[in-house]
Amino acid sequence: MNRPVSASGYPLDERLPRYQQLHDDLVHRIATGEWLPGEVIPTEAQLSSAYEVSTGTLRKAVDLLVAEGVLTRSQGRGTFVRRPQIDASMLRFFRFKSSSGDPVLPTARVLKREVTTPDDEVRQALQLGRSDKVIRLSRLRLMDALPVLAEEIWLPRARFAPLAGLALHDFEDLLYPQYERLCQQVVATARETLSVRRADKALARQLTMEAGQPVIHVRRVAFDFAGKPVEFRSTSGRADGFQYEIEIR
Amino acid sequence: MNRPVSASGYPLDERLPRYQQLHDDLVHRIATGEWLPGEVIPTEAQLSSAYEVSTGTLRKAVDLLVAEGVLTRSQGRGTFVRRPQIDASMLRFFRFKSSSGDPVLPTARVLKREVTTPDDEVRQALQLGRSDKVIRLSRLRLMDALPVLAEEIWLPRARFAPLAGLALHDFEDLLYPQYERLCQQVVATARETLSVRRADKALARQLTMEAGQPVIHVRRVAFDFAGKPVEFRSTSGRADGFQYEIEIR
DNA sequence: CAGTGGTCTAGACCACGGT
DNA sequence: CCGTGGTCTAGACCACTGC
Repeated sequence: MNRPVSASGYPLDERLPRYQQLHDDLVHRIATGEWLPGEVIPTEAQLSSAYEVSTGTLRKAVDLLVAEGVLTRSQGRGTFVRRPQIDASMLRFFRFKSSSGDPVLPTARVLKREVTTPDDEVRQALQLGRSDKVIRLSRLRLMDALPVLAEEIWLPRARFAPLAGLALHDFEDLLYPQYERLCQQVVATARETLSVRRADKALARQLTMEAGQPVIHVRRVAFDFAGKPVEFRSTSGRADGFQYEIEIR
Repeated sequence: MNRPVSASGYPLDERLPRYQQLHDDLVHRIATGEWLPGEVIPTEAQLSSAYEVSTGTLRKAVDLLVAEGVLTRSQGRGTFVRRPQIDASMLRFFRFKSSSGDPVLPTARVLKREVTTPDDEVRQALQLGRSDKVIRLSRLRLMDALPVLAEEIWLPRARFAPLAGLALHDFEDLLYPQYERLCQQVVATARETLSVRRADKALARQLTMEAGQPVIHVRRVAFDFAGKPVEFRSTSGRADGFQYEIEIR
């Protein structure tokens, strides 16, 4: 048999395995917002009959998406679009402990916002044209009222217009849920590059440290489900708070 | 049906799914050296009939092992025990470029070797008793004859006795293949913790840098297929050569 | 209780590698 | 050419969730 495997009209490569075509079609349906993060998708029985494949083949496609972190399964309840938790990912690099000792999310304060033309690095990372504008945020993240991270954030104005008029004190501790609510922009994945830099005077003042001391710098490009870049972010934190654990094979 | 699923006499938890029992039994057979790294394991047909499960169930167990990096499959050839390449993993953290520009493995030189009693941190990491001795190596890794990494390595003497008598210039650039050849010790996985430190005088001299400047420190505990710790390693490199990229979801 | 995902079967045919 | 893993089917029964 050789039937098309698209429920969304999205063009698929017929030479690919069926489970791969299913995977791609499901990604497309998530990327276009047919199922939003947190929602259940149709049952395995419904999907396999709609796509005219066996349950085993459908399972393989869903297995792939679960492995990629796009879906989660819950026996007896259903399969859900996962809501990524990338915003809090700095916790992976820095051990923030509150005065009580247990790990807590730092609070955030937006210090500055402007609409400008980005430099080459940001423009390329966000795949913008020469004339496209960005919203730039300067943001400080604090633990027990002490500054621990300094962030610069660039957002394409075309996608994030509602943020250009938002009062600075209405920006929340976690921005990504706010992106989703106010701008319908969902961050699905991100690529981060770590390096060690030295604090210049301005950064040292922000982080209440000496200029010239080492800081960990994280350069992040965040992407939506369709793989399009959504946000460029530059974060710096004191190197003495840095600790990262990794398992390798 | 309810048949036992062990081809190795290894005790298995019958309440677990069959594919999980298969997975555990296969891990055990690899851990005991029944199939060595690089070797091909029996075909799917042979294994599924030996274990009295369907090919689908066996495939799921093998899929797990492939995802864990223990096995690799090659269509038309067979399924192989993967030879882990952990020794070269520092390439993930430091961008070593030779004078020609392309990335190259640094060379290595063992500066010192002694048999001693380890401190608490090493003893706990290697799960040794109070009276157990270790072989300690001090090692420098060089790129174009320039030192880039300084390493301290601790090995349980009981497992690595042949290295206690090896001439220092006979230690090779990559130690793990040598562990396997001379001591029958295979490193399968490792856990690494990164942090930023300051170079003390001795380290600064080794790495030809100024004391007090930042270095990236990597603490590694390496494990065999059975999950037993095999090696403790402490590596330091100049922070300005550090760059690490990570994809998050 | 009904409905969900989780596990498992006993095959089939295909694509690739090496002879 | 044969043997390998790769894909796929059309079911079955189980374990868990929530009404």
